[in-house]
Amino acid sequence: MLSKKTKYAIHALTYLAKSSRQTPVIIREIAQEYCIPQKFLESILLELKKAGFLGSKIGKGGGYYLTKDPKKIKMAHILRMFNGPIALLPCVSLNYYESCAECVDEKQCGLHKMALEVRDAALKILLNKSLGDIVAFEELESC
Amino acid sequence: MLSKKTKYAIHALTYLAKSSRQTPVIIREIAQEYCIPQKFLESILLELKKAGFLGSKIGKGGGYYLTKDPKKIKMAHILRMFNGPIALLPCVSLNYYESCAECVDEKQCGLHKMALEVRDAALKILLNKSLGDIVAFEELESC
DNA sequence: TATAAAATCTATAGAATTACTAGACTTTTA
DNA sequence: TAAAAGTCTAGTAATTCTATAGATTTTATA
Repeated sequence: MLSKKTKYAIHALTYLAKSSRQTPVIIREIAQEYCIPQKFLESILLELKKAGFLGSKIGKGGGYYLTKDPKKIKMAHILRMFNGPIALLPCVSLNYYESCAECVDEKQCGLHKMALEVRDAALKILLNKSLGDIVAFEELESC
Repeated sequence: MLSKKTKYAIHALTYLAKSSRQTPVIIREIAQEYCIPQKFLESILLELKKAGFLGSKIGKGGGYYLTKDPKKIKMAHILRMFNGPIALLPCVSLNYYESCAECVDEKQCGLHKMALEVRDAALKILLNKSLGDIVAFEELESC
């Protein structure tokens, strides 16, 4: 299951992507919109900034804004950042690989094979789903 | 990611499915095979028994044994028992459904839609994968 | 140039979940 | 009747997740 942190991050990104304003959006506004503890959200937005998804402007009139085209922000990337591996097992994780201590040969492990299939199926969707897709769907449906 | 408990449960089931013995298998033997804390494994096997996957024989010469055909034990079932929901969000979980507090209409939620796609893809695999498949794969490969 | 508004930084506390342990009890077999 | 096995109740330890506190820095503007 996605952690609260992950959901908060996605909500914030969605909000920023939908904001058609030219001025940056302040943390408090996003926090209030989704009932996110403000201090918690601060650290999330900072992480997103350091990862290159957001830019910020300090001081009065400041706030956060997207620096990337929402279509270029893959959901797989966001999930990995905040939720850790997409895979069910470390031994099939592309980004967080670890071998299993008890496993002699991964190629012979039935559980490994199963986890591989699940990972491939999930990844196929998550790599092709962007923040832009999420937003576009919501704006389409609300008509 | 699968919890240790889940992996322990799967290992134990796999071991029992592979055991061609006519006598029950004792906890200690399984625990040693996979370096699982014995007391922890005891509670896991008890859960599996209460869920109808295992039978047990008490007293000297006792132990645990499978009561179902491995082909009839769906991995989706085991994962849900020990690892909780397969879905990424409670609002798309078939067995652990909960609505999101912040969500006005699930049908309009882009994240909901994404989670639904991932769940369907994962479930398609996990419902069609049985303990028997896991074991068969391992016995095939080891030739 | 003082003030207010905003992000940034460091540190820590609290809550929840996961993993594991201890020990007494019951049942069965030889 | 003794040893070997599962069963039951309770609790502890470790880890991860969530949240908070407070000081600092930067910037706009009155």
